[in-house]
Amino acid sequence: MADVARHAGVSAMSVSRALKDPDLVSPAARQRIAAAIDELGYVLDLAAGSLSSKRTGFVAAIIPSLNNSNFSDTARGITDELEGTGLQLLLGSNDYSIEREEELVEAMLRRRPEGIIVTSGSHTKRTRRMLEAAGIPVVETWDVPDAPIDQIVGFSNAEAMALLVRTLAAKGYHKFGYIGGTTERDTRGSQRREGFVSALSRMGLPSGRLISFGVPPISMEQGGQAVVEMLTHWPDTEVVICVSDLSAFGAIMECQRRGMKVPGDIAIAGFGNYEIAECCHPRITSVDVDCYNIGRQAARQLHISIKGEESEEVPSLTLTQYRVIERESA
Amino acid sequence: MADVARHAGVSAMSVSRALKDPDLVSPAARQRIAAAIDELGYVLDLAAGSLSSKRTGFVAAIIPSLNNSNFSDTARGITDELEGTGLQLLLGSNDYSIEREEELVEAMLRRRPEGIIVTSGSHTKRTRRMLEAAGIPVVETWDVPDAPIDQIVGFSNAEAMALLVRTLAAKGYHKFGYIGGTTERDTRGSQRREGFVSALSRMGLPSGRLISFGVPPISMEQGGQAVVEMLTHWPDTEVVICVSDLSAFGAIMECQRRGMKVPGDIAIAGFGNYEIAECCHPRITSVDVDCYNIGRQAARQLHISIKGEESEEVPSLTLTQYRVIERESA
DNA sequence: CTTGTCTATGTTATCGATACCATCAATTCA
DNA sequence: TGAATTGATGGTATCGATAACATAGACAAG
Repeated sequence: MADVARHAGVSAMSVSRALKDPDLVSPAARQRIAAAIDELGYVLDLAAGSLSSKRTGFVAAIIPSLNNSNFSDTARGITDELEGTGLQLLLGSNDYSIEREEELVEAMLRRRPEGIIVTSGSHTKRTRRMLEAAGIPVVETWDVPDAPIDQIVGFSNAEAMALLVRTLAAKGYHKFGYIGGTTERDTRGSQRREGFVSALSRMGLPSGRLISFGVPPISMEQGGQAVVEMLTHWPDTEVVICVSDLSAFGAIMECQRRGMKVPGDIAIAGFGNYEIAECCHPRITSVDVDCYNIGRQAARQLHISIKGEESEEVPSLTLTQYRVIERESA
Repeated sequence: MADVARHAGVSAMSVSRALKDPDLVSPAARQRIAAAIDELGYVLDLAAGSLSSKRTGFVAAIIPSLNNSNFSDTARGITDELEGTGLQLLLGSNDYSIEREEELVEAMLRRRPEGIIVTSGSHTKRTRRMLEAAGIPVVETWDVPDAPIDQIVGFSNAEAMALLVRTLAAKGYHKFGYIGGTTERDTRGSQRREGFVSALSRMGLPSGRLISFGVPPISMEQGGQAVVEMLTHWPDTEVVICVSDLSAFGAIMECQRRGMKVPGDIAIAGFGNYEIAECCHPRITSVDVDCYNIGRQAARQLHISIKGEESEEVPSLTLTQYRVIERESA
């Protein structure tokens, strides 16, 4: 920056101003500075800038998996909302592992984000402590934890699943099956399973047939294998609910491969309203959970908290919408 | 850090050493320092560290889209390869826009990455200039550009597509259709289309029927719409190749919805060997392109270049493998 | 003509860690 | 036994920007 300043015949301070608040610099100087920057190929060094200004200009977010359109939609929501705020997104994925999450949180906090968005669910003790001690706003998303760290933007996965069960029961289904495990790896999946079980019992329906298969998140392929297991154990199952549309899709395809009609011989529903649910044949009955807006809202709250204006208060709990989308598969 | 040092009764320098090279500090001091860090909840500030050490400890990567398992597999490959090297990944996605790419590159370079991985294809002039001037290793992936910036890890999308055409021609197909546009947004898609056209002409087959539909990348849904258009214009088409498995899947489902048999009435093939290709019914004939290893190899080369040891030379062009996977759909 | 205000600009101290060099004690070797 | 080596530790300058304050000139108001 000193070089640029010399070239333009001004002080370094003016260069700094020209870059971050051009109005403070006279047009003539501004132009000379721009020319010098261009000639020297100068690129501002944010590390130095943030050391002195105490503002790093980015927020961190951690999602379970990149390769899952639900979560990448949330990431897109965050990015879009941050556009124009002067904040950038540092994105990490933890492959559904809370140990990996701990490493990521530490690595990110070392770079001093101004806020952080994590996917709700269980965290290691150390992760919690680090987040609480960081002194920055924290938003947990995608679920409603019992003991929140700071802010929450999410919905009850259990209730959303219960709504799906009620909707299907109203269509006359009686014998329910469920595909998807219980595990710390995928707390949202576990909550859905709990919601499934308790909804059936509340409604006085025969208790569900539960299949866990493979390590969550369950893939398409595993959805197919699981439905085979389901049909072997309980051939009279009328409707199978899967923890996500991806496994539901795998299950449907496997049934078709075996010559079974969906929903004629067996009905299958999913969760998440992925693109595939709308597009496959038969189209999959699912629960839409507004992933994109979870991201937008989380980022909006974070941004407000960071600006720290008294006038704007941020709710500690924001519930997002979900709804059942009935299609042909169930 | 000064606080920690005081607590532990050592100098700041020893704390710094205890964190980055513990062997240089006596076990007793190390333990006192660890205790002090824990008690104070101290987290190292990398911004300050990298200002003084000139090492930021991260590399940047830009992919076209998060929500595409091909590219997120590449990102996973990068992350895995970087594990244990002391380098972190800063990931960005540009939604297939080269303007957005320019912004991202600038924002990332301001944070001084030690290397950068971009998805090959067209870049804005300014992006090129910035990358060339950055003085760090640059790896372009996923394609083989005519005028590389620095290193390349990729394959010829045109040749890969030509291989698919030849494979299908060998199975007796004659009248080929292609779904997927030409555009700067998705240069890899454009290359595939060129490969398709030139392969047909080289083999003396009737020239292909080309459909562009929507803005690339083409979604599942748009694949379905495009195949309808194809069948309206050229009802005698025998086999349709889609720019990716996602549009191929949409096309297959749409055909089934209309009561057509795939591959009985029409054959359909895709590209990319996404999970869905293996899992849907019928399974989709596709081209596997080893996305994960593109990421690993790119990160490996970057890491070697960054270490800068004389003994290890990095190839400026690394071609990755691809192969046609024949399944039921074509 | 003086005082006050505003704009454009420069000077200095500082952010928090680390590179580099210096020091000192303990150990090894000739 | 003295010199050389090794290991642990500390002091100081420094990385590159920016906050905070200072200054100088232009202009308006009284």
